[in-house]
Amino acid sequence: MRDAEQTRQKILEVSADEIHKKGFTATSLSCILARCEISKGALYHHFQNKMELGYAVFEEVYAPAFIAMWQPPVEAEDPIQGLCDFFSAMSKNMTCDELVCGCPLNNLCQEMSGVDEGFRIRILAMQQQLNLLIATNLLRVSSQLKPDLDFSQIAYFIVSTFHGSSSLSKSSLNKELFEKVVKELCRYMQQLKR
Amino acid sequence: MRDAEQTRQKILEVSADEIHKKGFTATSLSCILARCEISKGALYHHFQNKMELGYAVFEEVYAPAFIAMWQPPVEAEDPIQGLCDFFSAMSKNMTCDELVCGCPLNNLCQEMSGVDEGFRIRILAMQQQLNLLIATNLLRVSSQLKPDLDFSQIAYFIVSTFHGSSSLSKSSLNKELFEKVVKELCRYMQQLKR
DNA sequence: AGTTTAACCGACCGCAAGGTCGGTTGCAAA
DNA sequence: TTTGCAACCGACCTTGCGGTCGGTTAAACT
Repeated sequence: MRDAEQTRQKILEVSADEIHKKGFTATSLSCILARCEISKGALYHHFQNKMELGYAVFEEVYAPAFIAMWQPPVEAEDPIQGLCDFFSAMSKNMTCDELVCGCPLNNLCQEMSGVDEGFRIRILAMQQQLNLLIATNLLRVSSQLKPDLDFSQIAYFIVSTFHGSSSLSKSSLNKELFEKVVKELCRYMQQLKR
Repeated sequence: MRDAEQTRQKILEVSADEIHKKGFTATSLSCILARCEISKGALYHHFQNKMELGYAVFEEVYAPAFIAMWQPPVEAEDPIQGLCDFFSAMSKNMTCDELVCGCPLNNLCQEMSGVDEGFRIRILAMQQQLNLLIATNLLRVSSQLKPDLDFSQIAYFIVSTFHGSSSLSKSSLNKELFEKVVKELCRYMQQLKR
């Protein structure tokens, strides 16, 4: 019962979880191996080195999950309401443990953008993709919004605030600050309407 | 010409710079020793271990600098205009290299809050102090602002957005995204006025 | 059945990290 | 002048990391 693809997926899944919780550098291969119950040889059969594993996790786990997470609220009939509901649901449904881990994209951005070009490029592409997604959907309903708004600017603003608020939560170990910021973010977004 | 205090200060200063650029974990003592031109014995004479050095850097370098940075704009007659000018000046005056390093407080928050309790406590205290500083000064001019605003919530919102925007800049390697977010942040803040 | 090869094993390597400790130096008080 | 001690030195230690590589196993094909 040797299934190469299954092994590979298991490695990606466990690695994604470890990197999310500990960060890329602090994640040790031996820890991944232990959780997957495989040997070092198996891992290095599927991935060239730790970096390539990191890239694969980003491209095959984080990026799809990220898009799958943002797309529905943004593509709702009313994207602003969609985003408000999206953020509010996070406040309510996420446990503190989950919240404190932060967004994988933001975490990697903070940790790896300045250190490794490969990560930087991938993260930047993801940021731009998300920005485009939000901006175009705001443009779609621009008739219901105030005039003279810069949608790309607004999209970056929203994402920045969201990422900043997850960062805030890390030090407080509770949802309170996150909820406060999200609440104000919703208030801001609603103000964009006519 | 042995000056213990001067040695200590030099260590703090160099460490602060290294930690700012590389992060706490990635900062190596040997690198600090080399830049200070001292031996490992000297460092361990002044600090118990790397953690204690980190705490000292936070308390004696980062915290004072942080307050010194935010206090003037916030305590201006018009704190909202003060903050707008403050952010705009950062956009204009900071080089990309500086900007990409991010805010030391936010960096440490991201990296260390979940890993070390000592750091977490100190960072949280700093966040709260800053929040209080901003909130009380908004309260001071509340007569010029719209009614029914939650100043603490707004203060956390502003700081979150600021930190999120420095995070964004790390992947883009230029000021553009930072400027965009800051511009929108100023627009938001001005809207708080009656 | 024999052969080939992808998939996997795990002992081993080099390295750099944080940290230790016995020894040395220079200054100041007695 | 002697003595005491803070300030400093640097060789050495342990630990854990990412990475290598010769060997083994299982399954698919001839």
